[in-house]
Amino acid sequence: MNGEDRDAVISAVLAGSRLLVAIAARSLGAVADRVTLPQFRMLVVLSGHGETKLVTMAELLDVNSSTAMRMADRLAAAGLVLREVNPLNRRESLMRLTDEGRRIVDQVTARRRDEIAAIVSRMSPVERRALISAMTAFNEAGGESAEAGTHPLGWPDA
Amino acid sequence: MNGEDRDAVISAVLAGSRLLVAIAARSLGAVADRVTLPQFRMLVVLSGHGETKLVTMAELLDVNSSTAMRMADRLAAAGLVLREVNPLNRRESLMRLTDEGRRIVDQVTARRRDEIAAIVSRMSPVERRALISAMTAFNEAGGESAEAGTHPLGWPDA
DNA sequence: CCACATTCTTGCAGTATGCAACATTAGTGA
DNA sequence: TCACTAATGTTGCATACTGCAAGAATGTGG
Repeated sequence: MNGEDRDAVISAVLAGSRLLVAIAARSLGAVADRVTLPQFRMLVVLSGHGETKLVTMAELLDVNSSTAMRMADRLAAAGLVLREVNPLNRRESLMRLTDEGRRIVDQVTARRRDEIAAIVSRMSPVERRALISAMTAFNEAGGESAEAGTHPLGWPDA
Repeated sequence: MNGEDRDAVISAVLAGSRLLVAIAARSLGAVADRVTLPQFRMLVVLSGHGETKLVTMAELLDVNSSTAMRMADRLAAAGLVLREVNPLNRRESLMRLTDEGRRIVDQVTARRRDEIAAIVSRMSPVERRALISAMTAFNEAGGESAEAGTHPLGWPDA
C-alpha cells in the first residue's frame, strides 16, 4: 500500500483507539468508588464465563495466580463474588458473581453502550453502515494475529 | 436509528475496541521488564510535551501529584527522565526525557504502528479507504463529547 | 513585612503485581 | 496399596500504583 494511505489509516485508527479508551475509562467512573479497574475486569470475566476456578481466572486476566487470589478475596469481602470449594474436585475453589456483582457489571456495560450509541447517532445512516462494514473488516483482519497474541481475554472489556 | 443498525454498529465498535486495546497491550510487552504501563504513560506525555512540571504532569495523567511525584522519582532513578529545578521559578521542578527514555517511547510506538499496519495491509484497498473515512467520521462524532470528558490526555497513548 | 497561593515533598493506608515456597488434593504407575 | 508426580490454592516477601492530608519551600500582592 502507498505511504499516504498507510499514514492516513494508522492515524485514523490511533485516534479512534484514544476515543474508545476514553469511553471505557469514563464508563467506569460511576462505580469507581466501589471497584477498581482490575477488580472490574474480574467481574466481567465472571459475567461471561460463569463459575470459574482460580487458575483459569488468572490466565484469563493474564495475572499471577497469587494476584487473582487476593483480588478474589477482596471482592468476596465486598460481597461481589462468592467462593466455594468444588465438590467434584476439592483442590479447586470456584467463584461466581453475586447479584450485587452482576448489577455493577450491567451498569457499566449499559453506560458504555449508551456512550457509543450517542456517538454513532450523530453520524449519518450512510456513515454508520460504512462504519459497520469497515470495523468488521478491520476486526477480521486483526483477528488472525490477535488469536496468536498473549492476551486472549480479560483486557478487552476493561 | 433502528435497533438492528444500532446493535450491529455497537457490536462492531466494541469488538474493534477489544482488538485495539490488545494491540496496545502487546506493543508494551517488549519493554515490560523496564517500565510499567503508568510509567510509560508518563514517558509518552513527556515525549509530546517537552519539559513538564510535576503538577501539570499529574493533571495530564489524571493522577494525584504524590503519585506523579513517586513515578518521576523511579523513572529518574532508572535513568529515563531528568529532573531539575526551574531557574525561573524555584518552586517548580521540570522533568524531561533522557535519550534512553525517548528510545523506549519510539520503540513502543513503532511496534504499535507496525501492528496496525500489518492488520490494515490484510484489508483490500477499498476496505482500507472505507476504514479511513468511517473512523474519521466516528472520531469527529465522538470528539464533541470527548472534549467534555474527564480524560483529556494521558490515557489515549497508553 | 504579612497573608495567601502555588508547588513540591513526605507520611500513611490500601490495592495490584510477581516470584518462590508450601500444603492439599488428584491422578498414575508399580 | 504406596510412592511419585501434577495441579491447585495459599501465604510470605518485595515492589509499584494510588489518593488523602499535612508540611516545607517559594513566589505574589498588598
